[in-house]
Amino acid sequence: MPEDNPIANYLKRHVPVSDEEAAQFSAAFREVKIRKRQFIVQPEFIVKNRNYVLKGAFRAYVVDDKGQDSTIAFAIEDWWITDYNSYILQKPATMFVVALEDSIILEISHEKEQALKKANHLYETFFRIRAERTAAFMQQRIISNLTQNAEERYYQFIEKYPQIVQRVPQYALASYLGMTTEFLSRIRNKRMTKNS
Amino acid sequence: MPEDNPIANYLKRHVPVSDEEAAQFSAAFREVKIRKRQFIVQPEFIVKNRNYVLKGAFRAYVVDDKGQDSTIAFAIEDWWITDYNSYILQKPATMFVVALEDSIILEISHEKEQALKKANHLYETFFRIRAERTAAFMQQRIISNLTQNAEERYYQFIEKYPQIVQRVPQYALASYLGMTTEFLSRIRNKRMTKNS
DNA sequence: AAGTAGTTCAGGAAATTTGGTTGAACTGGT
DNA sequence: ACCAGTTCAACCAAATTTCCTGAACTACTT
Repeated sequence: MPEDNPIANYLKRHVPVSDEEAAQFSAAFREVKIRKRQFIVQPEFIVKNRNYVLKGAFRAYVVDDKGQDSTIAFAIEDWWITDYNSYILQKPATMFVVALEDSIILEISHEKEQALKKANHLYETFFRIRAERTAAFMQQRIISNLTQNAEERYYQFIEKYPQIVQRVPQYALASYLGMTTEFLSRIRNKRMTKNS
Repeated sequence: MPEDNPIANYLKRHVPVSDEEAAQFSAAFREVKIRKRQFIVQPEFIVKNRNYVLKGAFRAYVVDDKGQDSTIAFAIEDWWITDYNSYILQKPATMFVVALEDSIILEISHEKEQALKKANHLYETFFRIRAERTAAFMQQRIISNLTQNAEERYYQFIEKYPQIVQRVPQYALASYLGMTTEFLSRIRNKRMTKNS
């Protein structure tokens, strides 16, 4: 029977755990409400948590020397988000992670995660699977950035993640896809600049 | 002669320091521009700085379990603001501090503050005075909350801080004074609910 | 030299959010 | 039954954000 414990369910979808193991796992998480525009990760601070999005939407981005920001990741319901570089290596973050809507996350601290992994090999397996998926996902993105042009990247994105397109502002999507908002606007409206 | 170094001046107004001491003190501060709606303190993050407002306006507030927010403090030019509980004890903040306008602050880090206090007894005295004033101020506020009704608190506030009333949104003032925005709106418009 | 893919800048329209007001019904204490 | 104050919902104006568009520009190909 599918319980209404999202984290336990998530775990069960990936590793063969008992109900008790799933319950123990989910007990390590804390539910936190995050208001729109609130940051859950900021540069300079060491990231304490890995976050599962229960409700809402987030954007992870970096800001370069001249104020230009690049979106690193989005996350909506049932996705995970944090600055993994900071979280995993426990060093200061370089990214911002901000709520795009009023949201609810389930967060697990780095210490608790370590404890879980030590306690039960299946949890270790789970996090390994997560990491592998994340890596695979990122590799796909790198490839797409190298091989596709702006318009192709956009159409691939709306096909793969239609739910996200509807929920994030266009400037965020543009900066995720590596183009200007103006150019994205033009792609959408199919009317490319031309000298009449 | 009054210099145009606001922090050095501030210090001199409170402890008998030489020009060199004042200069050394002010050198520990860093000027930072903050945009309207930007947070300088967020829950969970350990507060690194004590902030002197050079220009602009800030609001410190907490949000309780059921989304209700209470304003803890305001700060405008020549005031200080931070989450002192987090700053002093170096533990995670529970408050937000947000810019109500585009602003400029002078921030000093916790480490630099420690170094200053160690280096010169007068700096220690200065921070002691600051803390005492803050405590006295808070006590007044507690008393006023216990003994006055909403309307009295409002009129006392506009008398004591007319500059602030003009610059902060009404919902922020209401939540500072411990009443709903609707009720404050009614006090202002003198037209209390009445059954005709 | 001309086309392609994309950027920058600026103005403006459209959509959303914010801040404030008001009426009406309600609560808890006296 | 009254007082001080809250809650809820609707509403409005103003401010802000988001998006769109034109025009001029850059850098690479061909």
